[in-house]
Amino acid sequence: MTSTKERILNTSLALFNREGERNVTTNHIAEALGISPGNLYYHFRNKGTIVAALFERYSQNLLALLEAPQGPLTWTIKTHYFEGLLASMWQYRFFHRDLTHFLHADPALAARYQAFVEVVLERGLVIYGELRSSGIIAVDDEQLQGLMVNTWVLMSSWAALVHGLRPDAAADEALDESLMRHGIYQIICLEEPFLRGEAREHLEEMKARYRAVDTTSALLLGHVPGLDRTGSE
Amino acid sequence: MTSTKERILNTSLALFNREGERNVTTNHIAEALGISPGNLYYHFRNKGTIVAALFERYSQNLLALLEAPQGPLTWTIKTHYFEGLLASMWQYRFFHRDLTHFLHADPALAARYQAFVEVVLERGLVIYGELRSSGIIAVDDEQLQGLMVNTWVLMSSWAALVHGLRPDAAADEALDESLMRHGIYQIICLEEPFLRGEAREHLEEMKARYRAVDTTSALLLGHVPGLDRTGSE
DNA sequence: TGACTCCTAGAGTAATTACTCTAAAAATCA
DNA sequence: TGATTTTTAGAGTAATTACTCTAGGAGTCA
Repeated sequence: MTSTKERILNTSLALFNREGERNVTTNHIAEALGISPGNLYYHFRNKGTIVAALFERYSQNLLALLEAPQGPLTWTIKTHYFEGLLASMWQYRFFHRDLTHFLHADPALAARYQAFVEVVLERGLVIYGELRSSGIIAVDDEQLQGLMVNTWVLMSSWAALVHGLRPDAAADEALDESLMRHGIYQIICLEEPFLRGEAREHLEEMKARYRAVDTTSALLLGHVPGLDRTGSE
Repeated sequence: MTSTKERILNTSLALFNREGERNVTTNHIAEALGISPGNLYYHFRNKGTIVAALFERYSQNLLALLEAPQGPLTWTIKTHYFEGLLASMWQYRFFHRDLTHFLHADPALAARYQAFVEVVLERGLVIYGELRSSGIIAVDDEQLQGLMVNTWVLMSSWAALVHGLRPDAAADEALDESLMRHGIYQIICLEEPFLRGEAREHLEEMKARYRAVDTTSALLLGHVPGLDRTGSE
């Protein structure tokens, strides 16, 4: 039996992801839960604290994943690992979508977020470093940093990007899944030129695994059948 | 003498970029211009049409740049070219920042945006294709597409990303400039492994050109001096 | 001068929305 | 059981904000 506080967070998250935080009012959240606004405000001082609490869950979630001991690291394992990361980020996708507004509205949150990103990048560098030590990727330090930053850009923007191009996706779970896989595929594209040894062998297999298989997810390149541009000028 | 309509667009753009569209009210725009709200609504039916008009300017701007005939394409020229693109996008950075909300609120705009991205990607593929024909980059078709998508992700997300990590940047023109150069640098990192011939020769020179030179723009990796994390829990 | 159109002012409104307040149910504890 | 604390309801409010409406200036053309 989850507490009211938890239930508020869960519904808020669902609504935020689906509608965008801006379009979800506190009254709306309360209504969706079947509780009163007053009750909601008993548990959360204001809307911002809900967002902040969700960020806390998100960042803890992600950092925990990043801290997890890896054992010997292969590229295949690493890619599955990234899949988990992206899935976590996808769960809280509203956050990166409206990020700028949240940070603008709450300086304390901005500071937390900054620190969070720093840790993520540090930890990411360690992981890529291990891949390099294992001879799986061949990069110099500079390339490693460039790769890391680009990976983070991709991961943190992917959900928003997808949502911008396929607003309908929010409604369709299967589509979500497929679009997330495309995200992984793009990360593989990022790394591909640096891959060596074991990774090179598995490259095609992995690409095939994450490539947009069904026509529905040809989102960015390729013209999606059955989704003609609606509306016009 | 610019018309009132133009002036409204210009001030709106400036305010949107600085404060975020969500934090800029129509009254606020009118006040900044020294005109009455009524006057503003004489020229624009509602706030959304201002955003839509700005998108029109933005997309025309970018598409014009993309259509411009190139002549023989070298990697150096192409990079300067991308610098121009990114500068244009930077000018209208509020748009990609609050993109999801705009598209959610205005389906017609969403359709326009979708078509816009398609053209951008097509044209981008042509450019990369020319680079390949000239022997400047060595990629197969699949890699080309992957590269293109990643370039677009980077370009369209960079402003928002930077803004999230350095909210103060909006106030500082010199910093803006420096952060934008970092964006180009990241694109170079994206392309680096594929570069051949002329491009390889100029690689270090170009990297040095766009690398974060001053300490202030070590934004993502590297700990910014003089910008200690403010606030905490 | 007068008529007509374009532009502007600014007070005002309707609706939204984050948030408050009081009081009562429910749970906990003596 | 009664006392105390936690949780809930729900009506209500203050503030914001996108937008309207009327009336009047300013330019243009006869």
